[in-house]
Amino acid sequence: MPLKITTWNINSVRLRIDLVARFVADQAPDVLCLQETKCPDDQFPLAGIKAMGFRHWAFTGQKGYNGVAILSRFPLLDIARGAFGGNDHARSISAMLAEEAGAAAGLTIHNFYVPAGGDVPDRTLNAKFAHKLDFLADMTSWAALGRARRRKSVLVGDLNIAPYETDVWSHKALLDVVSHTPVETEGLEAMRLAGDWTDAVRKMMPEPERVYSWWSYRSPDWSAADKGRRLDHVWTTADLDPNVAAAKIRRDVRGWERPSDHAPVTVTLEF
DNA sequence: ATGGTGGGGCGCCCA
Repeated sequence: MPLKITTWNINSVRLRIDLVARFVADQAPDVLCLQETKCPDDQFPLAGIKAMGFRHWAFTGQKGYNGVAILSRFPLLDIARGAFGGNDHARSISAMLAEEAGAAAGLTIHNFYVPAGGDVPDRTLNAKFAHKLDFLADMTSWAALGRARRRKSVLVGDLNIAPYETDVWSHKALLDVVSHTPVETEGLEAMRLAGDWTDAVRKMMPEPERVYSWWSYRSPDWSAADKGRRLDHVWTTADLDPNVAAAKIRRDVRGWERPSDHAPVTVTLEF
């Protein structure tokens, strides 16, 4: 039994509900994790979500900024909103697939939207960068604390860090650019190792292949310039390593009309 | 070195 999990920074779920529907019709994910929904909970576009075939969901949002959602074809249990980074931003949510998911029952999904971090990569000069590093430190403590007992879990989201040299169009050019500075890339790798997570996308698309999931809106010809970064990730606990069957980044979706600046990233687990 | 383009929701913050 295949289980497809997609992560996608949608940059307003209300504005792009039709793009979500088009993607779901194409790709048929079993679980769709969204970030930057920019939508208070009482305004979440559930009619559209139901029309796509999702009957189960967990979301936490706020007005104007942030917001994360898990949309699922299977019932969800143990829904929990995270508290990372020392404020009440709606940036993480988790849930577990119920018994209706068959062989995938008990699979736990953690969906994160890590702060972008502003422009200046110095925590003493830029509170947004400090918040990003604090958020990452909290995630690292959480990852380490749960490591021994955590099983059958998937960590997804817009982590706003491109960790490896071939996760960006130019490693040298981006060493001082927020998203690829050493304190971030080393911090993300430390968090991954603290939780013994496997980078499932890189497992299927190993370095040195260049792999991106985000291209700036500010690039007039984003595809030809191809100055991308891999900011969106799917990680799995080590017990799922044999189950990771495929990974796909739908770069073409970045080229749809009025797109998000992020492409959807899908990992298929085979049970 | 700079400014470039989007979204939310209405002057400006955030990506």
